[in-house]
Amino acid sequence: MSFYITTPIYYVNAQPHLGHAYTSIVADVACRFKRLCGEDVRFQTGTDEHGDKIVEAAAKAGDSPQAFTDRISDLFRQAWPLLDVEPDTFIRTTEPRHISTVQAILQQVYDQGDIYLGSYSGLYCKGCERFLTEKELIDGNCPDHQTPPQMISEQNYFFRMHKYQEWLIEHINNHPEFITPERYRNEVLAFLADPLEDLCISRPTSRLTWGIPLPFDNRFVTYVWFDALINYLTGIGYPDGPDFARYWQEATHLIAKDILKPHAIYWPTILKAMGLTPFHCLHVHGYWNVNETKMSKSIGNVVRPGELVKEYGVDAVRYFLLREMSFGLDASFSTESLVARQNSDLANDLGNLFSRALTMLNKFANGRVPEPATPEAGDQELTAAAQRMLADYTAQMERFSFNRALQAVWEVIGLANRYIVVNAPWELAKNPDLAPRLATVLYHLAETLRLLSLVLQPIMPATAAKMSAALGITETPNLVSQGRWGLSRPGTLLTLGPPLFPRRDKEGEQKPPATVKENPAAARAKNAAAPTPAAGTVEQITFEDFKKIDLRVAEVVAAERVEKSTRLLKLTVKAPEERTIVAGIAEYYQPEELVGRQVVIVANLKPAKLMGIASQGMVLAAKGKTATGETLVLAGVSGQMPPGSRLS
RNA sequence: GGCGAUGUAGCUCAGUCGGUCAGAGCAUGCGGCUCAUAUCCGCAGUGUCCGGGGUUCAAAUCCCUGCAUCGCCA
Repeated sequence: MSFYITTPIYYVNAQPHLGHAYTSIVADVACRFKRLCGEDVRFQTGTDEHGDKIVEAAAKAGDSPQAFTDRISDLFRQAWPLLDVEPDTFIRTTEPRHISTVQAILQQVYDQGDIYLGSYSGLYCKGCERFLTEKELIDGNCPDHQTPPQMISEQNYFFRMHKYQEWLIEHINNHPEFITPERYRNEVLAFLADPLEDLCISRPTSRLTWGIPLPFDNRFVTYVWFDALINYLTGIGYPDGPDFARYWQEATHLIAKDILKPHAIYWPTILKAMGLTPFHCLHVHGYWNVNETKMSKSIGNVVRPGELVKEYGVDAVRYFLLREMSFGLDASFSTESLVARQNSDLANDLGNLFSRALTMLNKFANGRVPEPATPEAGDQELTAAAQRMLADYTAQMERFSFNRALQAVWEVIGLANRYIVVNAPWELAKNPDLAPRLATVLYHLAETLRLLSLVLQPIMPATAAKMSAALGITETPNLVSQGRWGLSRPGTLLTLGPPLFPRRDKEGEQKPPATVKENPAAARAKNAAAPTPAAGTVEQITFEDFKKIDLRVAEVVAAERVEKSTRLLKLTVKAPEERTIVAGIAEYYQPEELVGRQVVIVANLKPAKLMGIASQGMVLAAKGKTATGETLVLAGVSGQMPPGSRLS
């Protein structure tokens, strides 16, 4: 069997973050799992590099688009080894092999009449160089340029997506595995219940040049999806490379839910138009919320995978991400829960099981796998549980239910820890008559560890390698040939190593002071002596608490009144990225006097909607009574600072 | 506005066909062990299963309705 798994190609207008890392790790885990099962696997990732956003970002960075994309693409390429993610191919949409394939496909679909020249009319803002929707307008003006957009009509090429709608509905209905989890399949079917519009696939070169020229009309370049999606074909040598025939049938696409529509609707219809069989299946996962909030550049809570790995170790991060998210649903990331998982699941349960078992094999069996005698009921229970785990694990891994697969593994870890307590090898060791019994118990532990190292290999390759090395295993891991009870060879030499996972202090928890403990009475007396807070002040917080608040200097670039509100102003500030903040200061400040002014904002405040406007942070101001009455003054810093400077 | 999902212990969540379904892990408390990374094992709790109504001998589960959160669409 062959298996071909892809991540989306990541858009290079931003650096790799946790979301990218999760998708790539899942793909890597699936890939390693299939390899462990002996399958012929291909794993592809890459970068998507065309489009006006890239041109803009490059200009901002003072680079040419090519130099810029080279640089950012490299950041992605270099991010994966840190996570032990090992793709077979890394494709870029600016590569010649991709460009020529896209053009050949465009020509083919055009020749057969499924691409036509049509016109699109809409509200176009010259300043933004893009079409705006009615919803974006404010008082009929472009929100960024305060000028009315023009109704213009633009010619473009369209793909006859509508033609394949009925076929697609049928295909989804007939192939339950085509889109999973089911909720996303239902979402797609719901969307397809209404007629599809044809897909606009071009942009005139007057507006965009950083793209692949249409082979049949050089006044246009192709736009986004007809370029990006095709990477899944070009990476495996479409149309006539041997790998294409070998892998395409088994193509598994992995995406986050934000790009469901292009993958579940555009892509299969494009493939159908090309005369290819659709990919095999599409797995859709949810988002990681960070500290209960959506991860977003503007909030500044973007998690960098590299930093995470440096701090916690690659295997702990991989384990956490797979264990904590129910595939398909959103999940919460926090370093607190990562540390909790590392301590309880990895250090206490797995790591400690491994240490104690190996130490005992070392002490009581001369550091070799012992020869077991006839197993007793308790031994057989452990054996049966391990076998059940193998079956359960395999089934759940196949379904991308990684959290459940790991739960199945951890049940055996728990059982093995109980098995040790019940059988108390240290007691058996005291009585030479019980040597055969001791050998049997230790053999069962060695064998359980061997199977654990096998099933953990896809998720934590480094840890699994440490485990199997300690167990004296030299073969390449293979679930089919080695995933059975009883293959540990008596006499195999074992090597005791350092603990698999360190325990970590809880985040933000102060270590107890090294001083002599105060007696409780003294402590009470001391508390009583502490100055009581004056009326009107608030509870004291620790420095750790304070550090959670991201205070920054922000420069107001635009300000306007919020309609129907006497107190609210909508501010656009630079901090250093632009964000919108709604502030209740309209009674004290005119919008005009704010522009250009520097204020202090809370940059990591959970976003809130005020009068329908999403506010990403809050502006700080002092409010109080003066001789002239209630007044309010904005907080600032006492000199000009670069927008985004942190206050601490 | 339309459609859909979710709501269960302090936290994260499981709960299939209506009938040992009041559950797991974490956190907390108590006890035990000493092979082990202050680890492990045992015991102990705490619940308006979001609110309200209905169907049924029986509802966390099915139906209606309200609320909250989220998603998709417009």
